[in-house]
Amino acid sequence: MRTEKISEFTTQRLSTYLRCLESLDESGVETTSSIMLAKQFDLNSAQIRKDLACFGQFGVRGVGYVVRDLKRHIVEILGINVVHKVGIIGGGNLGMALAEYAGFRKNGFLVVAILDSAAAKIGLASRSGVPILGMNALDEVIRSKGITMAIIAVPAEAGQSVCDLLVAAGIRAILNFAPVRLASRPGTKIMSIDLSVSLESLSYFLSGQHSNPLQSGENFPAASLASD
Amino acid sequence: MRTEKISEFTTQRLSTYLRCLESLDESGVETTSSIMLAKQFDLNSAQIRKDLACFGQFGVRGVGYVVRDLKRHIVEILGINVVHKVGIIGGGNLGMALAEYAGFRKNGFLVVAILDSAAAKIGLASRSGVPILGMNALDEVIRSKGITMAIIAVPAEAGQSVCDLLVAAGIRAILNFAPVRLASRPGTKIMSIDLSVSLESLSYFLSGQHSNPLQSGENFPAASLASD
DNA sequence: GTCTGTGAACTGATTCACAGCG
DNA sequence: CGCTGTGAATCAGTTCACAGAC
Repeated sequence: MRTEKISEFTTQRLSTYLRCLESLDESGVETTSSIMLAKQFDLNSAQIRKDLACFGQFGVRGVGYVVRDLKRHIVEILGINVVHKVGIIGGGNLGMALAEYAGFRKNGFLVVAILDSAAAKIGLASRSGVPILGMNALDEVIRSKGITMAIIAVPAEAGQSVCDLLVAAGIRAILNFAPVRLASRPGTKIMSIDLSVSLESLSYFLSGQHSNPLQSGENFPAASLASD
Repeated sequence: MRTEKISEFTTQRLSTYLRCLESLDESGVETTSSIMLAKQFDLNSAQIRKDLACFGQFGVRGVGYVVRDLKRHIVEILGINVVHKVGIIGGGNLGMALAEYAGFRKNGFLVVAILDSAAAKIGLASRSGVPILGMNALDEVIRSKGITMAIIAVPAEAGQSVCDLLVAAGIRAILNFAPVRLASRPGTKIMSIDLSVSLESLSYFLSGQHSNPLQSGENFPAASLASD
């Protein structure tokens, strides 16, 4: 087991392995192997063994991994054995859609509040009943609701100031959809997903200027990065 | 100018440089430098020069880059000097929110249709008037509307089959929000954004198991990856 | 035999450092 | 001078290949 720094590539892959293990478990499969998992994601099997080796020795030589055990280990590594309370900042189209995103609930993330600065929205709620609260109550809401993670879904101009408020309120994990590069304090982790950047990058590959005219397959992880 | 294969890291950075150049241009700034841009994103200035050098020599030694010229060059490199027609597959919360996302329109991406398999939704439209059409009309809609890029916003189970349909209909650039690993034909580019993977990865850094207890700053690009 | 765990080799991305031009 | 463009050096992430456990 290595205590070295773990890369974001590794944590993202762990999350995808977990999803696969869950589906195997549901199908009643009891053991699997790095080779079998690798085939699913077309990844090298050594990659998977290395990723897991960062956290311990979970396998049995000559056999592979016990699905249920490995699943439990990854859940613990990722810290999703506890429910995380999530606050969404910005009650626009994107923020409201994310509040309703079913995938979160399934995976132990619970959206408990939407915060918005528009007086007209305050007091309303999302379809499933997540309340829209005022930005001025930010500190109080984070404390009283036990929010530990935030999703920023505000326009670019507001991104940095919202981020600063969140950090000041003690939030240490932020998923940012605002199309700005956010600067943050040490001790806070920010991941950014920039929809325009993604589309523009796709556009490049469409424009066919790149030497290799044929692109395909799918590589790996998902979503951005932020650390230090 | 190198014709070598360009990495997705580079294309995503180009997109962020572009955004910065646009704001510089609006502020009336006429020239900039790799050092100045690097400061904005805390990146190494050589990184920026290397990224640009892949496509030509756009700078002036001793001076830097002419904002307006560089902007124009990057727009052309990314192929966003033409408007891309985008189809969104899946008229759920996320699909509808993306159809309204203002950031796309600003950057030359035009959402022209939402496709859904639920009969009840067909014939409706998004708030801004993007029509919801039936999945069975997929081929026809893609052809008649001139759609070249698709965004998949369907549940995991439907992801792969939707992807196959899109590829068969001639779509070569896909932004995938379905939480599955999509396999695709050569010649098609898929980028995946997996919200649960992002949150779970954040959760890991929150759980504080990693050796370096203090994380901060923000690294770089945005969103996932898929190629070959 | 099979499959894990892991050092060694490799590949690719980032950073350094400097020659060369305005 | 200052800043670009770029080879050379470094660093990080991936793959290879094999010893060791079952």
